Amino acid sequence: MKILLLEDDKYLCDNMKQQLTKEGYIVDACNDGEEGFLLALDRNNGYDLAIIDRMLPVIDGLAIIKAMRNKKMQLPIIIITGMSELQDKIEGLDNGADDYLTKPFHISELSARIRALIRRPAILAEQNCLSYHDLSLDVLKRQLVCKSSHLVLTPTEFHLMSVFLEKPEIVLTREQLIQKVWETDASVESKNLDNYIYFLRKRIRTVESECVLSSVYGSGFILEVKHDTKA
Amino acid sequence: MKILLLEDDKYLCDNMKQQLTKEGYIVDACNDGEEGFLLALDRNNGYDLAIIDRMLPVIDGLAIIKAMRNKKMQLPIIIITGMSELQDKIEGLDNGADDYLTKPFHISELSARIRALIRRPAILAEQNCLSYHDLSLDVLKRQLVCKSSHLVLTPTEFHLMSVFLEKPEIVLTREQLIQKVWETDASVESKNLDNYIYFLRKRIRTVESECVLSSVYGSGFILEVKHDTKA
DNA sequence: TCAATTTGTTTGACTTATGTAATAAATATA
DNA sequence: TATATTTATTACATAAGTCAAACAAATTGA
Repeated sequence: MKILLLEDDKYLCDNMKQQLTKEGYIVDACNDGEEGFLLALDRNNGYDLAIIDRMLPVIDGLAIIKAMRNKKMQLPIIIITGMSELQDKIEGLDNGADDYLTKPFHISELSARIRALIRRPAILAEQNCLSYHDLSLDVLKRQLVCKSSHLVLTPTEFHLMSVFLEKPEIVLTREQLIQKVWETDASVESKNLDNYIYFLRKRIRTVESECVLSSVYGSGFILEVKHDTKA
Repeated sequence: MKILLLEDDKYLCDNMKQQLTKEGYIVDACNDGEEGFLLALDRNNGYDLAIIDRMLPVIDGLAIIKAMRNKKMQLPIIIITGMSELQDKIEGLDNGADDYLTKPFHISELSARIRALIRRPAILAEQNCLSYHDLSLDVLKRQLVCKSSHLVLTPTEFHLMSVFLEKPEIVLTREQLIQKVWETDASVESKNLDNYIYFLRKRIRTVESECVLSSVYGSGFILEVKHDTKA
């Protein structure tokens, strides 16, 4: 995990860098706004998170954040600052920062907030997967994953599976499913859906998941955890 | 946007609900841990964010958060609490909360933090897209989008495009690209890569993007914004 | 400038995915 | 239990995607 640290107070900066390094992060620290600006905007640096002081020499911290968001850089950003004015917090958060810490703060609170922020994109973006119970769908590789099994789905299978994984434990009607997967215009026979339901069930069986695509007679289909159906 | 609010102080709870409703959110409020637990874990409610008091009657707020994360519910969660003990903050954040606010807090700070949290999954998960400059890739529909144009890619085109969009403005070697798209084992001819580069360029032209897949002679390819190449 | 190398484009054989139909099984209701 | 309706399974023709070959164009360095 690589962190960019922009803080003009050299003593505090060194202190933070030392602590974060001790926790296993790779830290690029910088005391100057202009240099920090260049570091922040160069994608080759590949930062996973940025900690930026609101007040920096030459270039304002907030301006750096705005520029990063403008270039659609999506990494989490924490602002730290001496100012605790409410308006500053709101301005910072509304301009693209994900968290706001007021000095003085305890380094272990900063650590916990870093972990919280890094965890989130790790689930949502980096792995880029939809998951429910023991099933997950790697959207970039189009793979259905369960434990150690993995299986490449065809495009239509994938799309249908993703619809179920976005709304697990909820009954989806034939209309909703056809709408989502085949779009409005396509005049797809409803029978074709049964076909793909059948294919997906085979896939789910193959990866030995505990999930099932149950049919709800007269209503539609639902993705749920297998449960005993003893009479 | 639908928010779940679990807060046992009825006065504060009503106050918050009123404010958030005024800001356009749909708010389900609840003063009881047991009822809140059921609300939080029912996916049918479709909450986009949860605000949970650390101390709730019957069931602890932290226990609810743990249960939600255990069921792989990925919505952002803010803990609010009267306790400002450092250890409590760290415990809350490390158990799945995304933010931590200590009472008393100003409602407009809560609002700003809500906006910051809702913005993030909106970029990363809900839309489920990779983007750079004017290009974006809808990973569920396998569509390349630019302004109002959109275009369905074939699986291999899609996979290759996603590799470029994950590392824009960075030169990727032929080896890296083949590795990523065709996996290690596949003995794909390097020429086939040129093939797909060619296809993607046509696609990018079709959606009239300002981006190009430039070749870097002897090195590889790079996704970047078109720039004049006047001599 | 020339030759060697790398990259761009077109084409066609081959493989895979899709949608429909036909038939079997299961479910709900009278 | 009988019957209509819904869902499951199998099979197959058509459509689409993939890969590699062959050749054209561009780039680099001698």
